[in-house]
Amino acid sequence: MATDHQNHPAAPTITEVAAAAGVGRATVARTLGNYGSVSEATRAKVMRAAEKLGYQPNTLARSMTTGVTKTLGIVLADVANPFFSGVLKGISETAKTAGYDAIILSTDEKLELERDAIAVLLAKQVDGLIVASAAGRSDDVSHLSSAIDRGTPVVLIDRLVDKLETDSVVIDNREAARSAVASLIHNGHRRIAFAWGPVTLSPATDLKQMHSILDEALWSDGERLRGYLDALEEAGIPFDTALITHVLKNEGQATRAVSGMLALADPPTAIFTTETEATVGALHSLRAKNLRLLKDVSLIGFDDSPWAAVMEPPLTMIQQPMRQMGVVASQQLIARIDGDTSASKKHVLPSLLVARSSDGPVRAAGSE
Amino acid sequence: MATDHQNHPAAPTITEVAAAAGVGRATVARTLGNYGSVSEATRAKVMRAAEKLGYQPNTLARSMTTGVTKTLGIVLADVANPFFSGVLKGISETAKTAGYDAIILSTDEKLELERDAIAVLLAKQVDGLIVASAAGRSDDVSHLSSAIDRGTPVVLIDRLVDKLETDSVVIDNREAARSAVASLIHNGHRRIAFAWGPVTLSPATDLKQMHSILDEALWSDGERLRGYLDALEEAGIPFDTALITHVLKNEGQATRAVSGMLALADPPTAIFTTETEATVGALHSLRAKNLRLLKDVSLIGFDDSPWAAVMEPPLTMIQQPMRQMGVVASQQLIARIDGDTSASKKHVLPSLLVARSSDGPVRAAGSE
DNA sequence: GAAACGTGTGATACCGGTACCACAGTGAAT
DNA sequence: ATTCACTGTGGTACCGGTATCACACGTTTC
Repeated sequence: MATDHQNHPAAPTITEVAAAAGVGRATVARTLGNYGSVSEATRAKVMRAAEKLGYQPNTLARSMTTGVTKTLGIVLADVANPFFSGVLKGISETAKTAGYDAIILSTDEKLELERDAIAVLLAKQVDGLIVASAAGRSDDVSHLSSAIDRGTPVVLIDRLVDKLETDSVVIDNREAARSAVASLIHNGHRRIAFAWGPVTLSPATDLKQMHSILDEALWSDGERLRGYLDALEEAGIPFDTALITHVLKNEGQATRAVSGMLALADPPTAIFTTETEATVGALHSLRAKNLRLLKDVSLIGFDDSPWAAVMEPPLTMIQQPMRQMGVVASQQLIARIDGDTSASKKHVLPSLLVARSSDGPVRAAGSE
Repeated sequence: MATDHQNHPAAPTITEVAAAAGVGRATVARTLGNYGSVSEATRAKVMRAAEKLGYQPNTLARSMTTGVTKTLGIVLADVANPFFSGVLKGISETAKTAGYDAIILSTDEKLELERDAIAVLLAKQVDGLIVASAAGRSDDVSHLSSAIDRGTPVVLIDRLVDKLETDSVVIDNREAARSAVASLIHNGHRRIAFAWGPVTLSPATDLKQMHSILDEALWSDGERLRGYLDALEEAGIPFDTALITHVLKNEGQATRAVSGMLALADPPTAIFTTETEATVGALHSLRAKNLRLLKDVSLIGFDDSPWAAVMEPPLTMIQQPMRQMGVVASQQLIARIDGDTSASKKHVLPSLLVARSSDGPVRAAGSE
């Protein structure tokens, strides 16, 4: 055994406890497992022996026979992303109180890693899965559907997967984005930049093409772009592909993309960001161009953070109920594990536009 | 079986594959496990059968016999804290490439939850543990020492535990804090607030008492306070207990504590924060009091974040190599699992004072 | 006093793999 | 022709629990 290079005392098993207590294995199992009938005398003997030997159950062995691991598999795009770590907090808390543990795997937005992660989790015999999938509309999601077929319930979070008939927890991304952009428009903005999440898209030349590209987007980001287009359409503002950052994989690129837009002959007067990284990137561009928030450019973005309130000016942000999403997702999952066979539910939680001071009326151009 | 409410086809086992391929179980195991010798012909037969049945190994069963789970147990104070989620990223990546999975448990800084977490992980037979312990100097750490005794290697991260002779990965918190505070002093500051991490301390009336209280602090925070005291001492600045926030459990309290100090007759001209939450809290206080960074109060804090660079003015921060800490910790742990029995190592990684613009010369008082 | 019942207990099969061992079959060496 | 070595294969014990079953013993019932 690899870990046994030092001659450590092997962990005591139920057999050792039985020997020490002078009873049979089954009796020990009944005592420690609190089932069947055991006389007070032997119960005490067993307890004492277990105590003395420092007996710790081996849950692997237990799971072998019971077929239950009391473990949830969590597959997220990026644990370091504040949104996901917020969700994670909700999941961990709920799981713990229900007696479950969570195994968390990060996919870095790569479908291939997601497949690996699911396979690992299934091999570990998790009782259920919560996944924020990186699968686009046309991707093969057999790794998820086969898990469901095998009887392992799956709850999707943040990202929906069209072809999958299973429970999900999301916010109304489209409407949240639409109303945020609409409020910018209401303030007179007509040139509004859309700073994308951590996804690569091929550039669109027109609105129609944009819509077809949208079908390939990750669910939440795609919906947010739809909401943006909705708001534009409502106000009769023409779609301009130059105001959409298509390629945006990290903060550095977000900065470059937004800088490019600000250098346009007809630059945006407002920026809408779909993600924390994009927000920070946009802020970097503004700083580099010596442009001030509110005075020169308005900004509204997705995913409120504690620091957003202490920016100068404080940032208007769309707040997702991250913790709550985690709670609902794990509750739903555990209900399924416990045998709930009702039709699959789509939980749509409310988001909140936290109005602060980074957005306002558009200023006269060329005031500098 | 709980998950079997629907009559799902049971996952195929090695026995089914053997039957389908018309060979013995052992032969299948050899083929799929890539060991021993198998003829090309039978190998092909087995592979075909496994493929057709959609065979997936059960790692629980495997671990039963091998005694190895290829799983790392990670115990952190708070997954949502950017520092820990950064560390986590390093751990996940390293673990994955080495063929390990990670089970992450969060303790919310509570020693009791830490004990539970370790017990769960040990029951799950993890091959090793990485833990940021919530144990103070006088706390019982038998949950950790018994793990080590049982032959499960433990690597401590961020927080050291005095009594424990095991590997660790930290930065030189004392020196990092000392030099940061020294640079504030160099700029003429003599009234420097110290905004504590998420820990409760009983208030100290004098320096001596402060030192004894320090002995009970969580390791990293305690070292940071030591560094602060070092810098004060070097410069011959008297210690003032009113400038140390003793009770600080969440952002709201950080805000209140700093606000209290700013309302002092002789308020601080600079603030040193040991944690992201404390930094944001201090920023809130400043904003509430209508005080501006740099102009009115200087600030240096622990744990750089992407948004710190886009604040107005950009924040001077101490950057910890979070990802790198995770990488080193998991590499060290895996080395132990692989049988490295050399003396335990303390890895001290370099931190970096990222000088931006939130600190500068002290201004003349009463300039308003 | 025999039958019926109930409680406490231990044997033992089993979960799904791994690993050791025995054995058959082949070809080379003596 | 016999021994020896080697390869491919299957049988099976085992990991540490759980769960079923049979049995022994004492008590109640007829």
